Amino acid sequence: MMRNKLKHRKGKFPSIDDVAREAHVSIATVSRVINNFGSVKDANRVNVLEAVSKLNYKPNISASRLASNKVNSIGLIWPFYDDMFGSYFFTELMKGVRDVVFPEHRELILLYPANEPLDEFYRRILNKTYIGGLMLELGAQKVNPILKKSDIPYIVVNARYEDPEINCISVSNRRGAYEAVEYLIKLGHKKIATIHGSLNIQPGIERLEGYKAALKENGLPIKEELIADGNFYRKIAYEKMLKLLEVDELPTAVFIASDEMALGAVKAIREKGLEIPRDVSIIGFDDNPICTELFPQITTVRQPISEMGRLAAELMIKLMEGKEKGGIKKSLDTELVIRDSCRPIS
Amino acid sequence: MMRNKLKHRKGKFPSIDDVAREAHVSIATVSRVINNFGSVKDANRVNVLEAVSKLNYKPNISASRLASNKVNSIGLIWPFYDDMFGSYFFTELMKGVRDVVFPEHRELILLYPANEPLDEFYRRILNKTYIGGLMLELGAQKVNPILKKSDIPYIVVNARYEDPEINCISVSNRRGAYEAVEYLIKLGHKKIATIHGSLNIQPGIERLEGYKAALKENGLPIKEELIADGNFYRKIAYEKMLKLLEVDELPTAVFIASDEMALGAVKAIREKGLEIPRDVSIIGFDDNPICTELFPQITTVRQPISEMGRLAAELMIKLMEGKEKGGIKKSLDTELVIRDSCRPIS
DNA sequence: TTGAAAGCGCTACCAA
DNA sequence: TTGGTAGCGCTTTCAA
Repeated sequence: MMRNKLKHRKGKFPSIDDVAREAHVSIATVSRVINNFGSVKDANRVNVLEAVSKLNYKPNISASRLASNKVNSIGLIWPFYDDMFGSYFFTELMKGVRDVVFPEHRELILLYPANEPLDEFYRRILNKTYIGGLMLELGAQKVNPILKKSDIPYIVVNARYEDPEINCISVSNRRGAYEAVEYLIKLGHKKIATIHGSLNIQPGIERLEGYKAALKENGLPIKEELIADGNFYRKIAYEKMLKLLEVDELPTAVFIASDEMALGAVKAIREKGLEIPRDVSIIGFDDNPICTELFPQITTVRQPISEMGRLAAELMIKLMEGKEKGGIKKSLDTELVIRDSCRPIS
Repeated sequence: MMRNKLKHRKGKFPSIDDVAREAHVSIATVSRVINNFGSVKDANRVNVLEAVSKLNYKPNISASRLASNKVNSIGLIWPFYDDMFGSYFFTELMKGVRDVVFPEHRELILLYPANEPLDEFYRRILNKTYIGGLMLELGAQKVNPILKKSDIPYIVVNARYEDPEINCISVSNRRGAYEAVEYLIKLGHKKIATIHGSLNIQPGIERLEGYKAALKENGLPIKEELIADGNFYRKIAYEKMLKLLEVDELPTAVFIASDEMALGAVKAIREKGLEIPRDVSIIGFDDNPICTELFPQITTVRQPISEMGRLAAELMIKLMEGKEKGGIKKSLDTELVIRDSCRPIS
């Protein structure tokens, strides 16, 4: 621990004693009024409130926390994505979180490992006694065992874990993918390829499952040569799309597991001199704003990102308050957004 | 204030007394060791450290803050941009902040007005006694007078204010624009249009100034019909670009005050059946990753975003520590990134 | 170099 | 419905 701290503007703020004196009551009564807890005669309440406003009194949260051993801050482990899409995803997610956390005057404390082993990081933050719960977006990471063992409630966003202990909230990736592919099938497509996402994480796995299930249940064969191994990022999708366009019989449609990959695919398709949707229909996933900026606008599967953030925050608070027990597994519905990148095949 | 708090895992953590007992010293000595302040015999220091690790002791920050009246948390007012570019900008900015704040084990506390007047918001957060300083990204907002009057140090990022009291850090928008336009001039362009950003904020104003200065100092006329009024967003740039392409004598080059607007402009140019850079050279600003994804790749002016975040955080900490006085005005250099969207004119 | 002890501002118990 | 008061866990004098 270091010394680089600032002396606080000492004596500047009135304390609970000042308010009590001003209102001619005890500090206990002031505390009751401030916390809106316990019974106080109306006249006294008014006096206290007046004194509070006259003195511009604000409670000292450190003192309150120390005395009460209560917490209401939410820790947030921020993933710091490198790409625009990830940044956008996280900002959208945070909007949902914001809308439930800030009106309650709860605090969001940003947490991030600082050149330290993850175990140490978790040990450190879990010991911050004023953090009542943790929200995490882990990407492909597992839930750290130290966190799992702790008695702090936490919820993992945008992931699905089988482990019944882990609270998590995600979107219906499997169904979203299923519906997208089914849409292509209904348009008459028979040779439908896919570029799937990273299979290290649930969304990647589930979107591929959805693709396969849609084909299967509609009596279409699952062909390995039509399944390209992606990782959610543009570059690889570009390369894989080029390969998909080298097979003997071209696919007439491609389900691409992220809009970012769709961008790469579009590039590849154009370089091959083909046109969307005339030669190839494509369909993405995420509904990133970029979809509407391309020619043609990309049909995609919308995820309710900020809704997921909102729900996660609500559940987090309920967990902290003990109004909700663990083992939460939520899945939010996706929605197919039809634009101009798919065409019917006769 | 509400009651929705959680009883803390009471008694779970060892306190400074436990450590003192274990190490056979007083709590004062433990405190000295923990804070690495004051003199302690080596033998005792070792004992204390061993006790700390044996008991897995972590100091209670609330108690520490209450006793010391010291703070080391940094409040952060997050703009929550709506678009991908803004999200990306902010994430990049935060990477710089992260790299200096977290290794010091300082905390970043997210702040945001909750359906409340801004004055009330600032009054509320400025009274949080554990927040030692504030970093803000204000967009087009002014610095709130309540914040200005407070004695909490703060720094505004990505903006430049004349007011000598306001600490701020920004990039050399004027010079960046100047260099971009000068580059076009050197390529032989004479009819250079611009789509400028919002003139409500400094970057908008300065990039326009840079454009004009470059023309002027190179003996080129400043023509109003070549100056289009933008707002940094795509849509308006699309519309303005269409108009710019309707004048009698087409501009051969356009300096566009943001890459996001460049996207809109590209769309407009293509719709008119023109090609970049054959018919029109364009140059953007920001160096958003999308620049390299377009055909052709867009020449642009790179801003050192995360560098700005890093510097802002460093200055913030120095301000909090009293190692730096107020009145900070920093400007970071931009850099012209030449790609494929400009061509020489003979 | 050390320890004792007086707070920091608040909560929550208990008695009135 | 109230007030008195004992802590909460730590820092920081002050004296030894």
